[in-house]
Amino acid sequence: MNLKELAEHLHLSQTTVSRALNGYPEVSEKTRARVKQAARDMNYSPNTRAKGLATGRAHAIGHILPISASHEMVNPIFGDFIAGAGNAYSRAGYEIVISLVSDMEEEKAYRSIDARGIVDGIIVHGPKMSDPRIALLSELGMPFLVHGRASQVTEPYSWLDINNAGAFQRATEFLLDLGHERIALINGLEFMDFAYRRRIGYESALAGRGMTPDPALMRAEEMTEVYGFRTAAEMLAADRPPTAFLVSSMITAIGVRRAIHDAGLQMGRDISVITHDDDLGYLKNGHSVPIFTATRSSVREAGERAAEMLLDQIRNPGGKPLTHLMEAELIIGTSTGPARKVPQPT
Amino acid sequence: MNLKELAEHLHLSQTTVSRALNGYPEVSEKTRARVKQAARDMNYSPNTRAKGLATGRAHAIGHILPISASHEMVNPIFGDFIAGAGNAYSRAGYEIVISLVSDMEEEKAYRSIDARGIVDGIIVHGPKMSDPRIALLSELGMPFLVHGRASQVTEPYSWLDINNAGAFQRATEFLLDLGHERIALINGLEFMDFAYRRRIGYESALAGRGMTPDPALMRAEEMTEVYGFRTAAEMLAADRPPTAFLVSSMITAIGVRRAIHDAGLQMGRDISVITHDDDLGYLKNGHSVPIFTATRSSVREAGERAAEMLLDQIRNPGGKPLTHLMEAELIIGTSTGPARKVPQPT
DNA sequence: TGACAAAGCCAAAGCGCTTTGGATCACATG
DNA sequence: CATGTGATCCAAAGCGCTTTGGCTTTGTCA
Repeated sequence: MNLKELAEHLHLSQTTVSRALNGYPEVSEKTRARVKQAARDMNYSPNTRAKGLATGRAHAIGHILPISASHEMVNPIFGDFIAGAGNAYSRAGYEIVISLVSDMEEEKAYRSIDARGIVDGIIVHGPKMSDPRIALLSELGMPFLVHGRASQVTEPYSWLDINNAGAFQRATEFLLDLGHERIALINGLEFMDFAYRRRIGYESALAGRGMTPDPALMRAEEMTEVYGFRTAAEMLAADRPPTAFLVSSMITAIGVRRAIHDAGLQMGRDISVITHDDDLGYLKNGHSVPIFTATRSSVREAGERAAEMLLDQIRNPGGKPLTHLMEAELIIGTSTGPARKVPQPT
Repeated sequence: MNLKELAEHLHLSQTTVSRALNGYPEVSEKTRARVKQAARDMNYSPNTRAKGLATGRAHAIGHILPISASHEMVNPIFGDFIAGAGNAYSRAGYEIVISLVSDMEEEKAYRSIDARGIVDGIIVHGPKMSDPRIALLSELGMPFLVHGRASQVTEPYSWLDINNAGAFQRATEFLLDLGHERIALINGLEFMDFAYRRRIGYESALAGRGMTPDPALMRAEEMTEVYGFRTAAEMLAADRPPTAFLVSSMITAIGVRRAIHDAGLQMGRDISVITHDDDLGYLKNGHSVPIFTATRSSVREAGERAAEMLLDQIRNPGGKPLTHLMEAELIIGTSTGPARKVPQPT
């Protein structure tokens, strides 16, 4: 069933049927009603490709997932982000197109996506501190929005981020207030912008108390469970073990918890842990009482907001870049407590 | 840069340029080389919508994620599945289109996707035991492949599944061989086909030893961490606690482990745990030695295979439905051991 | 030399939609 | 009565590609 057939069936021209369905005023309300009813009855949906060709818009948004040859891991928060974004898109009648792009051929891939015209805009995931995609997309004139930021990029661009530095600074200060003096930072890879900012937050909290960070207590790797376990186990077995861990993801924190248990210690009493919590659907931080004290921010909500901002930009081209900073809340769980006295070498 | 411009620049017709680029034989190899070089130099990529309109193919595959109003959770394995599938698609030049569809309006959504012609085929995720989508897609004549199966659907259709019943039967037998007599099943929602099959496997292992399943030891819910914790905690506190847990997902198993620790017990010594392990990138089951004894099957590999099978079907329409059953391996970790003697009421 | 096939190229139609630039009609106005 | 004015509707062009059905040119062979 296509437009032509529908028009013939109604004894109307394609023009009129098209206008009736798309809400143009040059059509009497009577015919419009008749056309709409017929379209419903005959299960007519306009062919997206043809519509796109004619209008020049794809009615789709691209989400490009960077895949490294080294670690072919899809970010576990991606599912929740897309679920949030999907809400906004379906309200607006947009589809989601996903591309997995190896970081070796990023430029080629982005140029091709632009040339082929398969999407009207792009959400940039996983920005690095210095991310060339931002300049590239600006040059191409493709609307885009970055989930996160790129600290070293100075030109203006649209982004939605959480206050990573602020959240980790606050979390660190919270631990300091509890008397902790050796606080380990178990971070994500620090060429990733969010991880870099978290370290800055951690360091400036320490600096605020006149303390200098101890490199032995800082790690930055891919945020898996095993990484949390191994790192925490090592640190706990070291000469001057930390009394608290600040961790960049729930999954890694679960590994940290495992190491704490294996060492015969109790989390919250012997050792404190704070983690960042993306509020993932399948990995809630407890039900009534949170397991972990955490800096929490819903990535699902971020997805919905980001999508809306990008759609906004597509609707009013030529507007100023939009930016939005979400605050993370510090929620108190059972994984933190006062520092236990640890013998200090003099 | 479009075909017309490229053709003018080369002083050739659009026809010739198109044929040269698409490998048709009516073009001399000399011109073909010249055309290809120019296309590369000028960064030309054919407009996907126009190409699709002309050929009738979208060069895209749809992945439809069912979203319940009640639990708006995106399956955590989705990311890995799509990463695997993405490999196969990008080799074949296909895009991924994702739709989130509320289960209230499934039929409408699928019909519309078909009518609008945005994809050439569909992967059906999360099949229920009796899933109406299979009949619907067959009726529409849209190529599709189910990730999983639907036990109550009798017409033939294409699927790729793992041997859920076999895996859970084997895991149960392994526990029985270790002397466990009260084995709890912490399953996913059992209207989901995979969960139903896992229960069947569990029950038939018990039946094989002349045992009948105890309803007090069987749960079926959404597979979150908290669910595992709460359920295991309850069961351990009950009159006749289980000596082993058989769990449907790593994340839930992590909750079970937490409950075991909280009860002052040691996993593998006091209580055994076997989980299913989808081998997710961000949630590996240990590094050298697995944490959990597990039925393991890579969902990433499943994604790649599923995509290839669907592409096969699209290439040879009218073929027989393709099916593929992957076996899960039983890998031995540190979470299982001989049953401890538990006082049995007489 | 003429006939014929193969090789190489092209003009134009068509995919299904939107949109421009009228055409037609009824009605009111001076 | 001639003219203007909305209100409706339509024919046809155009979006960028593929593909059908030719048209030239060249080479081969009797």
